[in-house]
Amino acid sequence: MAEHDIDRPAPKRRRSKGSSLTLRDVARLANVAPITASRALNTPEAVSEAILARVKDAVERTGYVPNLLAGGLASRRSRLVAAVVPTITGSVFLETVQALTDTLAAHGYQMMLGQAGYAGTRADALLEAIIARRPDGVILTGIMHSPLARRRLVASGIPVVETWDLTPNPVDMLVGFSHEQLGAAVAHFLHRRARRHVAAITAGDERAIRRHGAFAAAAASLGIAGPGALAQQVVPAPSTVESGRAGLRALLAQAPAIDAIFCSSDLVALGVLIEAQAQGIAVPGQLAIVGMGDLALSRDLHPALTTVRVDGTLIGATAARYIMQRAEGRAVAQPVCDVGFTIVERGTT
Amino acid sequence: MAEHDIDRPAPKRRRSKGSSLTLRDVARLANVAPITASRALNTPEAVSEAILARVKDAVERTGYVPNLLAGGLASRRSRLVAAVVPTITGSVFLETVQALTDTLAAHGYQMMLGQAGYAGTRADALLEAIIARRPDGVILTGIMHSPLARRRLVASGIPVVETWDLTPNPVDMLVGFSHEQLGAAVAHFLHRRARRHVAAITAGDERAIRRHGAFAAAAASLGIAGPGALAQQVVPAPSTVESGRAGLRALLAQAPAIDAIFCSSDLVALGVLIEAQAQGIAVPGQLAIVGMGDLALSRDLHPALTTVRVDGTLIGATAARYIMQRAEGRAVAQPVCDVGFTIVERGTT
DNA sequence: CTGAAAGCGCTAACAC
DNA sequence: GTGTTAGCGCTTTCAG
Repeated sequence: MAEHDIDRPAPKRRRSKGSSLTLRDVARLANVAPITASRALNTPEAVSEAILARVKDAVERTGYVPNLLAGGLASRRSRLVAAVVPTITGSVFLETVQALTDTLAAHGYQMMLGQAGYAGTRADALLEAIIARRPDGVILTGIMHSPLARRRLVASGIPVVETWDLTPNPVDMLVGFSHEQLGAAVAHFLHRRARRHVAAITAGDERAIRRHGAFAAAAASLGIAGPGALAQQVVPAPSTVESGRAGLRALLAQAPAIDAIFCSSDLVALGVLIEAQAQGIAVPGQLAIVGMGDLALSRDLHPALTTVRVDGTLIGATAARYIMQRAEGRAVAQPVCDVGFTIVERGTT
Repeated sequence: MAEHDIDRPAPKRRRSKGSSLTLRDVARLANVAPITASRALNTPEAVSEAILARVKDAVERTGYVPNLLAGGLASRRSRLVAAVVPTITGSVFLETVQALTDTLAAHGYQMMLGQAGYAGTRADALLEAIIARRPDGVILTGIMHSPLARRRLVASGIPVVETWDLTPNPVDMLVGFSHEQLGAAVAHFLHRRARRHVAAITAGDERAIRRHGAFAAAAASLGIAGPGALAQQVVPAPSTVESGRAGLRALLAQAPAIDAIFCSSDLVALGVLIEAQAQGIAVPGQLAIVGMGDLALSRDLHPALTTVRVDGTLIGATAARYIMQRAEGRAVAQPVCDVGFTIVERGTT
């Protein structure tokens, strides 16, 4: 019972109870070293035809599926990307999340989804849980700007893309558009359409508020904000159809002369449309409605909804590309992308 | 330059370039062995007060975030759960995904999301990508039933929950409801409401078709399916408002006498409602509409939509609980859960 | 082009 | 309660 054997003792595989199929088994079957099997799977061009065939055959026969957790630990590349949204239901970010998932999946990455909530209380815990998985990138949509979260994220060194906004001092990369420009553009649009008493219904989230601040300012300078301040209703986030209905009722009580409403989401706009129809208010005759987000259903309403379209798919695909580029060690030349927006004019204006 | 040192050479940390903060660093700072630091973090009750405090302090001071990839490899528990949906946009499963994410997050698990597509071509590749991450569980919603996928899943030994259905031979666990019962219930409901010429608009996905098969059979046996076969339109999945509008037009051309339509989703039902309003057809006077899914907006329509509600949140939370129970080694006593459904009667009937 | 050795950062198993 | 040791399954590094 020597305390120190001179020759290193043969490694005994102690914990192999589930004894899952490993690269070793495949390598043994193919009569190569494990590392060669690894190369055959990851960089097939670096391996001879014959060996490639043998390894592939062994994989086929055993039904081997590599363990990417182990691979990630060794290579420091998890091929996991985290996306954070405020909430997933009824969110304008769905298109972005879809594009993200698809683009990433097409390149062998997998998406983790996290919900930060609109209150922001869960954000820090969520971010810690995310960083603990060592993702190759984090994509932030909507809020998520606790200072602690920012610091942690920077400290972790993980590539970050912030989306759906153009903040002056991003954590890292940026794919979005200017909410201020958007708000002002809508005011000018309504002015050109000869609306003279505009109003707004705004969800109580930070970006919507900035959007509508710019809208109010532009409307005032165009002289279409009504006699006093702009008539405005703030409804809680996330926005709903009911907020729109209630919002219109409140607005009408407050300023009966209004002839146009800018809503912070298409759902709210749908609520306004429904309430207007229920009250016998002609749209667009007496009241113009502009939404935001261009949901799939907006073009199918009657009348079809005028809205501001943001290309969420482009945002998602671009963000995914940025992350993958970074993960593969290539620098991103222009890590800020303004995708802009379009006012899609339809029947409600 | 001895070729074999008798004493094992001191491990030289060769690859430490990024030199991330590890448990070792924390342990060193707290003056304990790494395993003790590990215990302080994972099973604080198994460690003395004094040590717990020292470790916590060290974590605090360094900003240490554990590497769960490494932890998962060692413990064979990734704390990752995969959810698969056909597509994320416009999906009735959003509520389920939300509940899943939240329930899992509350217990330290993270959700990976995958989109299989309605065509089913991406399902196999997606499933391989998922299994490669060794999740503690997989939650399937919607289709995903390629035989290869089933086999792989079973072979992997990963706990599986199939949701939104009650299949006769599940892969593993099951949380759903009977689409057949649902379809029949709607037929009886319309019969009781004195509708005598019912019709249906069905998205071309397998469950909707089964639902509507049962609807048609029950309607026929009640004598409300019209003179010949039930008037029915099949529209492509995923369903949209436009499908509903087009569907109603087609149905009217085909069978002008219909007085009720069962739609395979609320979005389709909204389309029918809009088209009816556009054509001056009174709802519910001339035409009753029943949706499926009870979207948030359905109750806010005018008239509010009668629909079949399925508790997607309950499905998600239950599925999450099943997976976590299994992951923690406890068997699930009743791995089949019928969450049922409710017909929510509102203004369109 | 192929392989041996040495870990990636953590925890299970067994001592004490 | 705390520590020692030996891996989890893979890939990097370095050597042929």
